[in-house]
Amino acid sequence: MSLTSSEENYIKAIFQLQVKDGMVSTNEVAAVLQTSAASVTDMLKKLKTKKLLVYEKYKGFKLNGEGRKLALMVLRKHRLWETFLVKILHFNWDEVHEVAEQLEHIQSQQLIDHLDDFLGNPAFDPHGDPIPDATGKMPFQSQMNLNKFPFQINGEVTAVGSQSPDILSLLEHKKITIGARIKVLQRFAFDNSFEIQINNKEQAHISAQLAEQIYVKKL
Amino acid sequence: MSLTSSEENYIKAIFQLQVKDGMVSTNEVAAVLQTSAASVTDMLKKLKTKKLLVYEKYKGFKLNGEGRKLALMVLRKHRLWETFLVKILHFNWDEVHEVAEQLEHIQSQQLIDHLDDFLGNPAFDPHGDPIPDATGKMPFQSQMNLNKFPFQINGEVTAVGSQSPDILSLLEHKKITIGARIKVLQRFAFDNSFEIQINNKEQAHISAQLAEQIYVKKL
DNA sequence: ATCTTTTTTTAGATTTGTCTAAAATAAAAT
DNA sequence: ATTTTATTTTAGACAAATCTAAAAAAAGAT
Ligand SMILES: [Mn+2]
Ligand SMILES: [Mn+2]
Ligand SMILES: [Mn+2]
Ligand SMILES: [Mn+2]
Repeated sequence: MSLTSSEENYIKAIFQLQVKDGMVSTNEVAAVLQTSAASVTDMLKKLKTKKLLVYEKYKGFKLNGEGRKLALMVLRKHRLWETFLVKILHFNWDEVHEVAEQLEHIQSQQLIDHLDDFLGNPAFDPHGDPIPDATGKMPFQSQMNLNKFPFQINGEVTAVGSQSPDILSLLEHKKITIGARIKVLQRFAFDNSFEIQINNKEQAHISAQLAEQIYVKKL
Repeated sequence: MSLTSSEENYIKAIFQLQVKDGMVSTNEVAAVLQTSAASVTDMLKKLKTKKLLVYEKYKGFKLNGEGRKLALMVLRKHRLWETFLVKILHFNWDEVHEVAEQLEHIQSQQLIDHLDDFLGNPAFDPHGDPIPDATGKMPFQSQMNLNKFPFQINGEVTAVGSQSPDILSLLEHKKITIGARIKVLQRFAFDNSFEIQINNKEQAHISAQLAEQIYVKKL
């Protein structure tokens, strides 16, 4: 079963939406891929024909086992390439997403196997997201959203929910990186913003919107 | 000026044909790209509109300055990726062509610059072909075809004319590699075949057809 | 010089992926 | 329960890249 670049982009988007929401809607996918709802419907028919998802019109849809397996392979490629770009070619973590979006579509099992070995079979990408292994298994990470992280407990930043340059440059400005130490000092009910301490030094004020994108684990 | 993958494949093929033959014909390009003559004509119109080549119908064609510059950049990407695959990911030299054929189309100036630096700005790819630098300049190599190489002179294999797996596996069988020492012992007028010595040890008999694909420089 | 063959171009069709506008359905509001 | 709004699907069009078959032009042969 080989997929076009376009098909790969769709199943990856659907996979990431269904992890959060269960069932996925046409408009959600259109928003993520920045395309029209009509184009999404076209692709849904095609992917249904290829037996990669469960779909009845007007009822929503989700990937089946085969679809999930293929989506995990695209995610694997994407995250391995991101790791390569940052670790080996010294890109900044906010510069890699667009290029990985292209590289993930290169068709060569040998390439991705060798790349994985060369990188030392990394478990997480530069944004802290888990990299599926060759069988599609994801390493477990006991991370939780910063919004739900308890007060006055030492945590470590493990992942960032979005890779938009806007968010990443804000995080860089606040010196919040993957691996940074973090402690929630105070929460403001008015706007659900937080005061946090970073690396036992700087303090920063985090909007609810931003906190939603930051994942943390207890130390 | 950005090109589609297809356009890049065409200008690269045309460039390599015009280096040998001067003017290029529709059928030559069709043969190299394994497509129909009609498809080549379609693309010629498109590339003419984009002002990348000189073309009048039925009269043949060749790239202009801008076309050559872009072709060199595709060649640069292709050969840098091949170098990466062999040197870093430990592919064999006869396994890289197809993957590089895909990787050469990744659009990112930063990527190719960083890759070049990471590889140490290599001058030649695993097949001995020169890699254009960032300005499009090719390193000079005083190589000549094995057919024209003088007798009893020590030479070194510098390049192979084709990357077809058929040729490369034959070369591997005869232990002819890039960098191998070579000496022409005898030539047979009947079929223009050669007896040669490799690395001052093994002898091998080389058909005219094969010799045409082997490039050598004097030591 | 005319005929034949080869090469090249045109004409028209197909596939993939996309779009806009309109129609159908579902969800929300009154 | 209607009406209104939002979502989703369909219909029809378009651009890119390809193909086959036919026509046109050039090259080669007699
Ligand atoms: Mn992509
Ligand atoms: Mn990532
Ligand atoms: Mn290519
Ligand atoms: Mn090469």
